[in-house]
Amino acid sequence: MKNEIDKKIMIVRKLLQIGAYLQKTGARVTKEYGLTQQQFVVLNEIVEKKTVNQKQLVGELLFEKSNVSKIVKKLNHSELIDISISKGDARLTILSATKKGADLRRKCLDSLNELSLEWLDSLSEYEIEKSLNSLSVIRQLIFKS
Amino acid sequence: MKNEIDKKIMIVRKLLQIGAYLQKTGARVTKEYGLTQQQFVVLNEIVEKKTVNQKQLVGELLFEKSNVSKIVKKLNHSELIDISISKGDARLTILSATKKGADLRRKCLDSLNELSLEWLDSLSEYEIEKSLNSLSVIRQLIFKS
DNA sequence: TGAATAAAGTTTCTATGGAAACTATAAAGG
DNA sequence: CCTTTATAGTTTCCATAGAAACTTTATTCA
Repeated sequence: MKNEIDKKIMIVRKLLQIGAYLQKTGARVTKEYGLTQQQFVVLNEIVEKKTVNQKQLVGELLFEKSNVSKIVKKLNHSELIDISISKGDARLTILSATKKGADLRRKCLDSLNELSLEWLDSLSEYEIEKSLNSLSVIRQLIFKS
Repeated sequence: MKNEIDKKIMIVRKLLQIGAYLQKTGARVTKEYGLTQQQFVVLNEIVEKKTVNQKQLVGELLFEKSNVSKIVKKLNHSELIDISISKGDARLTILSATKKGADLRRKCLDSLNELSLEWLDSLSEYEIEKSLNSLSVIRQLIFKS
């Protein structure tokens, strides 16, 4: 019987493995919409937040600021988001989604969600609650480090 | 109260988010040993399997064969693994770890495991069992798709 | 008031990973 | 036995992401 240390290591291994698989599969879906996973996540955040700046995106998504900058540039070039300069602080860029961006994000999100439902199709309600609870606990521990 | 569909979507989202975070943080650790995450995973698999071919690695790790090929080339160049041609089938390359490779893998694995234990330091035994069980169930559903 | 420091974001450099095309070898079939 | 098809792995192309250096703007401090 494995001890506690081995079990914790096993948990992290499974999270990495499942995460990597979902990442890669999700990437194939977002690619159909001309976006990488990270680009989609950024667009999604901008849509959800209505207006946001890059520092906030870096903080919340834990992406590299150089990459966020490049993603913002590309999304703007594709006319999915608008960039304006903050009146109070010229260093800040204020980001918001265009209608085109919101529409694309909606479609992409629907496809991703469809995939999610396929994956967990036969998960019981009991297992759902259990899983959500476990993941919340784990997430809290990991992100506070 | 969220319905079942929203909850399933939430589970996948959390898995992606946690996985991405662990991936990135793990990458910083493996980088200290001159390896990317995927390179480490391949080396680890070769050490654990003693001898293996690339097709098997591709099948088990779900990595792109072009990338596995490149990783194998690099690990060989760094003298971490040996490559030989199968006597029965010249198409097959038989991979095995060198002592240097096994040692590096051991050290890197120890660092990664240390990090894993830090993350889940205060996870109770009950939560450990629950998490392991949930992740096993989810993994089985996702990988069978 | 001006110099020093900090902050927000951009650019450059480099290695990596996925997709597609390619090569050499093995298996199948007529 | 030879041609066709399949298989295992390699190479090329290209876009991306992280790290470090850089630029512009704001804040702090003497």
